[in-house]
Amino acid sequence: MIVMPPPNVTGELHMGHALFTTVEDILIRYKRMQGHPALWLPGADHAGIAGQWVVEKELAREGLTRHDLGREQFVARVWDWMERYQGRIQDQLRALGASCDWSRYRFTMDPGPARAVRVAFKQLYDEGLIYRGERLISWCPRCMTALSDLEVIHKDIDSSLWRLRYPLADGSGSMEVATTRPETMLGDTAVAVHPDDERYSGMIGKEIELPIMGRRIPVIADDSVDPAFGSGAVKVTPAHDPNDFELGRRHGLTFITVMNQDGTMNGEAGPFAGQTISDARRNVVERLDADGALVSVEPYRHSVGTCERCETVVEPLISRQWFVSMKPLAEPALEVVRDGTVTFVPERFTGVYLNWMENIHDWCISRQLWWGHRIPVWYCHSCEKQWSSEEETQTTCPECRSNDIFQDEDVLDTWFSSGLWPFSMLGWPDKTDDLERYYPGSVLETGAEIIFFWVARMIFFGLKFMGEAPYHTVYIHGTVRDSKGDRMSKTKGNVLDPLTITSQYGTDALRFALITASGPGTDLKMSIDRVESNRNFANKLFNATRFVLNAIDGANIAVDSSGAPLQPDADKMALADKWIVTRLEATTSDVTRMIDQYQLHEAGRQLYEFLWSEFCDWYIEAAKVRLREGEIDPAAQQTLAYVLERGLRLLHPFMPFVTEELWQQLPHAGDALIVADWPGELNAYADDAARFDAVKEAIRLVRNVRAEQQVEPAKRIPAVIYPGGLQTAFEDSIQEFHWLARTDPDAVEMRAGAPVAPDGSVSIVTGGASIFLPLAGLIDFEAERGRLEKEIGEAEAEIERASAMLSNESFVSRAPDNVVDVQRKRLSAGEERLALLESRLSELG
RNA sequence: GGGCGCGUAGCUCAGCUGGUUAGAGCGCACGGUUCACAUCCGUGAGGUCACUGGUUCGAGUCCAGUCGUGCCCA
Repeated sequence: MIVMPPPNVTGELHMGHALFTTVEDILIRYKRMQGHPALWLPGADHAGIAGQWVVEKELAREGLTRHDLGREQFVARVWDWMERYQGRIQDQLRALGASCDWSRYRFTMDPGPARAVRVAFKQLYDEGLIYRGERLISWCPRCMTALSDLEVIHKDIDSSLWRLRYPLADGSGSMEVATTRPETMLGDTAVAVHPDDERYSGMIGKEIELPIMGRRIPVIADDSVDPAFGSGAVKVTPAHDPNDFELGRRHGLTFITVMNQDGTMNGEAGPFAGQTISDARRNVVERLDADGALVSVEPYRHSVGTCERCETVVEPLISRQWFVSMKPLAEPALEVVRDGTVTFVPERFTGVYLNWMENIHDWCISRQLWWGHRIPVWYCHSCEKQWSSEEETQTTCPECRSNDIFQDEDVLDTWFSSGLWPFSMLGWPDKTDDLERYYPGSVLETGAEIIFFWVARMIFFGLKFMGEAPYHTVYIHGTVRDSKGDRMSKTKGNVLDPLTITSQYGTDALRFALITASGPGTDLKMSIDRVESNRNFANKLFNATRFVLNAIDGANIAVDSSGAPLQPDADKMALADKWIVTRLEATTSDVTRMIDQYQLHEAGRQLYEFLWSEFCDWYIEAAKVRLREGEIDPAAQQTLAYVLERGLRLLHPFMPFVTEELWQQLPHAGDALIVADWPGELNAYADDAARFDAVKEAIRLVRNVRAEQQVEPAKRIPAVIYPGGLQTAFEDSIQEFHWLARTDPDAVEMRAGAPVAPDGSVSIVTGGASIFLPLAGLIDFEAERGRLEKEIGEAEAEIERASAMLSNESFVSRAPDNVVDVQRKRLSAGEERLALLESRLSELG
């Protein structure tokens, strides 16, 4: 069972979606073909902040804000929008070939998942794992909501470092502090130095008279201060900086908030009240300068937190929010990964997960939004009771029966519901059959950036509410980039739209391009060229199938009891048949192993090689000699049908559309390829395959000579063959040899004994065989001599390498026998080859 | 500052458990109306596997360091 990471309904599908769809679809189709109960659950996510924002933007064009509509109307409006877009996302996923179970499609805001959120919340609330508290949180002044740590994106910006002079209240001197946020000095309640910093040892405990505000604040000592930064003394603004917040708590400092939630200064900012942060910054600096408190300003680059959604600079603000207490949840979530119950592919992401989970902070889950799951907590005006309920609405206070109650205004972080997704989708909290049957699932496939947002939360919620992690494997895919390696983005205009590409090149071409582009966890550069070459592969399959259908037309193809083509009997098979069947066997086991190891890219590449370079380029061409009118060999027809049918089955998870269509036209078992059996073991003929490989090599060398000597491609040429140890190989596939090397059957002689070159012939030496092509009048003796000398050089180098290894005592004694054996064979083959080549050279005179 | 990748042919990338002469696609050169396919076929050129050292009988592959580059976290 695979749960699809639900696409955000506000978005359009992009290449990232195309990639995850392809990966998940390959895995699910593969398992389905193997006969497992394979369930792939699709859904869509309501995307709290983003969802609210798109509708607010739409309203803005009408000159309205959400407040003009009111909460109820606004939410209704968002629902309209969501319903319009959900259908579109589904259509797009279908176009990418996603074979998920659409009947189980869910939206995170549907009643079922929404109830799951309330049940989970109430349980955590009742156990004290959810609490409400005043903390310093990240606040987006534009979205007007709290954000979790994860929703804050740190960016380096060029700014300034202001050095300020704070006078000691007793007039005994001053201290210099450096800051990147001078406007926050209005809220300073201390100056801190390192306790061991001798420069300031006499000042600890004294007071500073804060410029502008005139407030007296203490000089304190704390280990967290870095004596090497600036002057070694720092201003402390506990209400506006995370470090200062902790410092303030440790030292019992006053917390003075000087900003409003909308990013303006408040009454605590004295003369600057009402100004925006940037205005206040400028004015504060001006005033400090006028007062002689500004020491210097220097350019400074530093990291600033911004809102993930709207890129506004976020403000650390003290605010009353809901939090999930993480330590108790994180512990088991660490354990299942440490003990291997849950593994990451590639493995290195394990460390990323563990590192984050080990350093986790409590999770701020309340958002000051209208779109999302409303926090299921109610308050009573009469008795001040506060409680959580699984019900959607409450009318009376359970304590005093008063009706004067109200629900918390805030909604939950979207990722709270996402964390419940692997089981809320299956009907939790009800004990449904689906839940019983499919939980826990198998694989979660997603991008690295989602490890924290989603994976971590699904794991700890899964353990908390189901007692088991939601899957055993987390597969991480890379980022799809453009051909230059840049991230695709609308603003850059380098986006390749998957749907445009599929309509131009076909879905299968896009899928194959994506999956073979790189391995798990590795970013990939996508270009139209890549898609195009994979489109050509699909086209090749069409043509190969057309050929095979034509070749087996009218033939009686033998099938097994289920209807799938059989391998011909071994005694009827030609050498070439045994070769391709052996290659099919190797490909089948390699591809199966590769998919089991999540090496989908390598599995795809091997199928491409097998089907194109081996089946099409060699087997089909070789088979043609046995398909001629009047001399048709049924074993060739049988092998063609058999290998292609199985090859299409292996390729099906990768290229579902093309393979299904072609497979339907071949003899096959079952109604549809999508539910056909995954190919298992078959007979292989390793020795025969090796003999055919030797003939292939001879053919290649003849073609090579023909090309070099510029023999007309269609011209049949004579040859004299001394097959040596390859006698049966040549005898068994002489027809194929003639056909593929374009030799003239009536002018080819097979001779035994020591090779003697006919006059005026070009010599080919391969695998102990010698082949002479008498090209009288055509050959250039000087060139031929040069060619032979070059080959002799190669043979000598080969012998040199092999004998060097074999004369190494420790190689022979320590390397495995089969490896040593390979070298022995190499040596003797090289010596044989050298002898043959040298006698050819001496014959040339 | 901490962590994790990547660096292999002109370009984009494979290379699984260390084992013959390191592969593919695109591009390039030459040739091609062989009755599946020019979205194709045949042949070929092109590599100091970033660098240095180590482990090993043997290193693109394992280890350490250096350089370059990218990402994540703080």
